Amino acid sequence: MRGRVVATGKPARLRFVAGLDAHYQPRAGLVWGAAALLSWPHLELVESALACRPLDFPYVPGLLSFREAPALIAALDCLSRRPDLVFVDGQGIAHPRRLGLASHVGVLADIPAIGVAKSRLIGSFDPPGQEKGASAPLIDKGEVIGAVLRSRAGVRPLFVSIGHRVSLDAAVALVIAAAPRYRLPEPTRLADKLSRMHGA
DNA sequence: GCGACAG
DNA sequence: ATCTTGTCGC
Repeated sequence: MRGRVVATGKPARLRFVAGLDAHYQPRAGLVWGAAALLSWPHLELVESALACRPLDFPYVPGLLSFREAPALIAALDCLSRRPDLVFVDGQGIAHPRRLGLASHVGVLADIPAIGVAKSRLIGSFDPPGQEKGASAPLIDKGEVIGAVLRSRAGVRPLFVSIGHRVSLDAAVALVIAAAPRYRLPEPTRLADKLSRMHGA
């Protein structure tokens, strides 16, 4: 599937974006996928959706898509409107096979996608500056696979990478624009809130 | 052989 | 991802 990832471009028109996040419910053996639909550029929540799938695959670093992608795509399909872009909680091409969760979902759903991970899977980097918007390249095998981005001053950096049909520069700019107030971009933050409000 | 390892 | 308790800081 990695040959189907498009690593350039940006959404032609941006009216609605979505955040996708998953939540594991161990006692039920389920994964819940949450989708939060927001207006752009005002980032107001306009709709949210939840979907669950049975979980039969263990967590293995590098194989996260096999656990989460089905539930995320199901939640995305529940939205009454198809977003112009999705922010996915996980890596895009910053992955050993260049096919992390965000790229997997982007290709399968054929939608522009950005990977926004809270921590590193692979790659080396120098710490970015402390100011908002500071970034440093994430490198693996001599290749730039993403950006380590300080989305807010002084916070732990995010790991931004190309998901599908978005260039890295555009992805970084979009994440900054989507995170005016918190460390996580608003779409991912609201999807995360929605998914854990449910399990607990 | 050992450490590292999205969620 | 999940669990639990305290603690620090804005």
